Parts: sequence; C-alpha cells; structure tokens
Amino acid sequence: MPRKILVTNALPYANGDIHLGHLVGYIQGDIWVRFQRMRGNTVHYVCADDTHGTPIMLRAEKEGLTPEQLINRVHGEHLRDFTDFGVAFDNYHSTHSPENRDYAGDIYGKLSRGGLIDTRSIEQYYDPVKEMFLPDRFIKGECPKCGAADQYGDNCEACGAAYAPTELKNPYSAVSGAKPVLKTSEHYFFRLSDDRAVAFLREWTRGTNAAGSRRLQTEAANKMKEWLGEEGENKLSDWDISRDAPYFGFEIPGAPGKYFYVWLDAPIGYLASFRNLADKRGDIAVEDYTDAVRSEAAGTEMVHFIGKDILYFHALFWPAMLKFAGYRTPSQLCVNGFLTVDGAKMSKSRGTFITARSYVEQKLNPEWLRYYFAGKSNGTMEDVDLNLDDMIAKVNSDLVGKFVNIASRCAGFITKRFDGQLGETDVTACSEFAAAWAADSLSSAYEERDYSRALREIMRLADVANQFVNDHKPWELAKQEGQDARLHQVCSTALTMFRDLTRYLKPVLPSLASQVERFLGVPALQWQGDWAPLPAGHKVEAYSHLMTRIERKQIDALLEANRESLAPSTAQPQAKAVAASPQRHAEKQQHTVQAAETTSPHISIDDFTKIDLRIARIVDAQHVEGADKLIRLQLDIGECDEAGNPKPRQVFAGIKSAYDPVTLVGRLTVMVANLAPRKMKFGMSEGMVLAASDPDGTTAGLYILAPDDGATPGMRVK
RNA sequence: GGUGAUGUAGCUCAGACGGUUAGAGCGACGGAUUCAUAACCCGUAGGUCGGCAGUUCGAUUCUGCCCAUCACCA
Repeated sequence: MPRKILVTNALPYANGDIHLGHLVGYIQGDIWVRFQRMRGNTVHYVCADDTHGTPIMLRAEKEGLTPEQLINRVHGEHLRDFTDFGVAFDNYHSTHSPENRDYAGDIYGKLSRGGLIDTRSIEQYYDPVKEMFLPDRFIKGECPKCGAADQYGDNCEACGAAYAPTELKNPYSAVSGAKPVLKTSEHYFFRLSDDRAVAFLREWTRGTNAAGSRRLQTEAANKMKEWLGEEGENKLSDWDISRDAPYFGFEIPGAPGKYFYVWLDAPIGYLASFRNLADKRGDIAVEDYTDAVRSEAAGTEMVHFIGKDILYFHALFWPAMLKFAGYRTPSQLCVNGFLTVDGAKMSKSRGTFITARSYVEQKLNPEWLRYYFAGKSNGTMEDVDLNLDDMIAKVNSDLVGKFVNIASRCAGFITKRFDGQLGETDVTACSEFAAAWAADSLSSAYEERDYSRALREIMRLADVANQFVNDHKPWELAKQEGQDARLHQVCSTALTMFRDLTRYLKPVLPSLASQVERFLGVPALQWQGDWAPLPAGHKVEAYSHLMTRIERKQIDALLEANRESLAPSTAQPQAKAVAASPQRHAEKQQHTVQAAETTSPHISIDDFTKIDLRIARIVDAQHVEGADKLIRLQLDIGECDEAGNPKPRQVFAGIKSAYDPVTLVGRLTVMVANLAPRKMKFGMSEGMVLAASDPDGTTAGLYILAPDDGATPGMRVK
C-alpha cells in the first residue's frame, strides 16, 4: 500500500536572499521526497514564502515599494534559487494569500470558541513619530549591564546579557530615532499554559505517530522536555499572537486594528500552499491530509522539514494550534542543524556567507553541493560543516573518479565495437548489486534520512564496479583475437552496475541521473520491483562526459564574490546581518541572526597599546644559509647591555624575495618589540618587522615600512 | 551562570550493550597499470579514541571532574 505524504520545508522569510545555510534543509527534504517517489509513494511537496511582519513592512518602505510589490519580487527570486538547486516543490505559494487568510481565520475561530484565546493589556514601547509599536529588535539603547551603546532591545552583543527592552538606558527607535514611550494595548493570547494544551504537548512530543515511529528526533524530544518541564510543572506561558496596526498581515476577525502575529500564520502557510496546489490540480482530497478524523481514516502523513532554530514554533505552538482546531497534527518533524563553513559561522567578511544566487552565477554545479550536503546529513540535529577543501576532494574522487568513471571507461567499447548494443550481463559478477537490491539497508538509510550512510554504501559498490573492470581488463580483451564476446560482456556488466549506482544516487543527483537515463536509453529509474540487468541487445547512446571536477580556484572566486569589505558599521541592521541559521523565519530569525554576528572588526585602544612598536635601525642584514625566505636582521632600538654597549635585536624576516640584504643596512623601519621571542631553525628571533603586501596576491611584492625623517631608533610608534 | 550536544588517524566521518591486533573514504608514500578528464587497481605508514581521576580482572566504550567548540535557557 503506497504511502500518501504531505511534505513541507520551512518557509523562508521574504526579507532576504536564500543562502547555503538555508539549502541544507531544503536539499535534505527534496532528497527524501525524491526517494519516496522512487519507491512508488504519493508525495505532495509544498513550500511558500513567509511574508508578513514588521521587518517586511519597513523594508518595503525603505525600498519605496508596497509590501506586496516587495514580496512578489522576492517570491520570484526564492523560487528561482530553489529550482536551480533541484529543490522541486509541487507548489511554491505565499502566506499572503486568500487560502492562508481562510485557514488562519478558521483555526483562530476554533481556538477562540474552544476557550483557548485570551485578551489582556500589555505595555510596550511605542514610536511616537512613526506611530507604531516597536518589536524588540527595533529598539536600541545602552546595555543595562555593561553600558555598551547601540544595543538591541533583547540582548547585548558586547556582554551577552539578556534583558527586556524597557531596561535599556537611553532607548531610541531604530526606525525613526525618536525616544520611544510606553503605551498600553490589548493583545490576544493563545493559552498554551492551559492544562489541555500542556497535557497534549507532553504526550505529542514524546509519543509516536500512526506508523509507530517517533515524531521528533531524540535530541529534539529532549529539548522539548526541557521546555515543557517535568510532570506537574508548567513552564509554558501563553503566546502573544496579535500585533497592532500598522502591521503587514491579516487583520484578526472581529478585532479591528489587531493583526495576527507573523508566526501565527507562517506555518499555516503549509496548508495554504497545499490547498492552492489542490485547487490547481483538482485531484487531491485536501481534508484527507488536513482534517483530524479524515486523515486518520485515510492514513496520510504530514512531514515537516525545519531548522533547529524554529523547533520551538513547530513542536509547541503548531501542533497545539492544529490539535485544538480539529486539524491533524504533524506525523514527523525532521530537524536539521545549522551550517558552518570551514568550521566557523558564515561570515560576510570572509566571503563564506554564500548566497544561492552567487553559487549559480559563478557556474558551480548545484549537484556538487547536493552531494556534499547529503554526505554530511545523518538524520540528526547536528550542525553541518561545509569544509570547502573536503567538498572538492569528496566530489572529485567520489563522483568523477569513481562513479562517472565507470561509464566513461566502458561505454567507448560498446559504441566503437558493438554499435552501441549491449551484450549479456555477467549476473554472477553482479551478486553484490543484486544483494544490495534485495537488502533494505540502502532504502532504510534514505528513509531515516541518514544519507551519509547511504552514500558510504553506494561508494563501496562503486569500488566493487571499478574493481570488476580492473580485474577483467577490457582494454586488453579489445586487443586480443576472439575475445569479442568477453569484452562485450564485461562492458555490458559494468554498465548494469553503473545503472544501479545511478538509481541509488538519483534522489541526491536528479539532474545527473536524468542525463544517465538518456545515455542508457532507459525510462526514469525507479526503486521497486525485481532486480534485472540491462538486457542484451539494448541500445545505448554514445557517452559524453557527465560531470567535471571542482577546482579550488572556482571556490576562491565564489568566496571573493561573496566577500564584503569591513566598512564601518553604518549599514542598516538587516543589511549586515550574518545568519548562522538555515531557516530564517519571521522575526524570530532577526534575533538569531543579529546575535550571531560577534566577529566585530574593532579592537579597543587597550588592545592596540599592548603592541609595542618601535623605530629600529637595521645595523646588519645577512642571507641565511638554507632558508628560502628569511633574512637575518640586527635591529637597533636603542637597547644596551649591562656594560652600556649597544645591543641590537636579532630578527628573522621573511622578506628575501623582495630585498637584497645589502640595500637594507642603515635603513630605519618599524618593529614589534614585545613579540614573544621564538626559536627558529636558524636561531632566536626577537621580534618582527612590519611589511605590506596584497592579501589577494593580485599585486605582487613586499614592502617594509619606513618612518619620515627625524625619527630615531627606539621611538615608540602609536 | 544553568542545561544539552560534540570532541576517534593530516581531512571528513563510522564504531564500540566494557574484552584478543580501533575502522572506512579521501589525502600522503610505494608499486602496478594506461580503457578512463593522472581517473582506476594493489600495498604501506599515521591514532596513548580531548585531559585527569574513579568503578572493574580489564575502559577509548560506564561514572565524576576539567578543558575546548557549539546550541538552548535565565
């Protein structure tokens, strides 16, 4: 009985570009969907832009657009990025849609009638100039703990303290610069602290779904336990779901001037997108997937792929909203971790904040990234590190060296010697492949989203195939009289193995797989039925190579294209944000993202004065025997020994490529006098001289510094 | 500060309900080969399994403490 699954990916916020961090979760989701379909299951795969909230409203205003114009533009950009990376949603909708308005109203109405909506007055900062209430992130001021200036209303980037915006000293509005005033307003709350909700969530987060598997990964379930507290303890507080006008969103039915908080209607966008798809197609019974009773009868599933930054929303608010509005709750949450690049948070100054667009524009192959991410995905919430050198090595050796190579080394014989027709396959030689087909270890690895395990096994099979070719040496058979039949069999067998490998890699590399299907002249590869070799007499196309290698210089160009110079921080907060989180989703991400940027380009004056810079006279300079780069310098900085004789410092400087020692003697330059002495192969080095060079190496050369006339040895530089 | 996760060969990662010589791929090195975008094949070297202490006949695997990294919370 095929499964019927509604799969979603987190909705990206319509306030920024898709970057490689986002793509981790989308690629994981897409691979799972493609796998399920190859197994014959029915999957509806939907997503949408998350479009509401204050940041969108203000951003549109800044760009001189209406919010609708802004989100329309971004919708196109996002969809194009996903498409280019092979993430093939059946529908990419928007939370600013009639379907979403209907669902939001319906869910809210049912919660309200169920007694789960409360109103109460709260006091908040209000911008009197802009005439709007200010979210925490739009209030700035001095940190109440350490006094650092220009800190946001929720936490301090200088000392890490967390506080309420009302605790800030000298607060001002980041929108207008005005001093905010406290103002009272009535807000609507979802009563998450209600006993029914708490009891439900306790069961839901640790229980299993209809198929008997856990709804949350173990780590995620543990995290929920932390948030929910122990039995009898109630750590949940009610959730503020309204915002006052002006606000870009949906007005709450029966509450003029009050709008749904963006996070209320964001996940509802999953249903809206699905409804929109069903209306377009006309053959999907929506309630079979969305209604509590009917979905149970129909045995459908609803699976959400999300980043761990938005677990809170998807494991608490979302199931509770659904449950108490009579909707089905999610069957499973697949939570992925953050992306780091070369072991560190993505950074604009290092160029590792890589946008999806720039990757495509720099002509890198999206399937390289899909393969690498898949190789790093093991179905847990762990962070994924994109190690660029590792990616180059892995893709080049696995995909080009091993996988593609199998076809490349055999197809030529089939074309040249046998007119493109396959011969008999040596089925015994394929025993490992037949065994892999019969076993469920590969498919269960995909099912559990442990793609790295699947790929390890697939690459082991690729090794088997290459060994087979190597052992039977078709290039020798080709030269021998009377070995045509054997040659034919060996190459045909290798191509059957190659067909199998392609099938297993297809969820990860859909585009490469379709090239192979064309080359082999086979219908779209599926993952069901009995194993059979490619039949004798079957005709294949001439081989043309399937994938190129990655070169380091392509990666360097990509980093360069994403590098932003460290200009003084006059930019708007959004513009210089560095996101560590894969799914930036509504205002919550404004938090994560801003807090993530701790790599300040500034040092304090105290840090600077730790460096003792001195004017030095080069009293001697010598080549160093056996050193490629070093020159031995004796530097006078006015120091003397006990007897009062001048005592120059010995410093080894790596400037041999640019200077002849003879020309250095007598010159003045600048040295770091308090650098810890270091024993080098050729002796002690008691400091360093400063020299300028182009970090990119575009302009060659090395230039030591020289003071203006009048400076004398020993003078302090500061 | 509290909680949790992670720390295994140069790199990326498996694994171990405690038990003889701790694994893979890549990289390095040596050999073989030349069908294949120097790809493939065979072989070698590399790890006191983050540190310290404890439990045990025996710990890298369990416990405690510490260190580092990351996340969450206040």
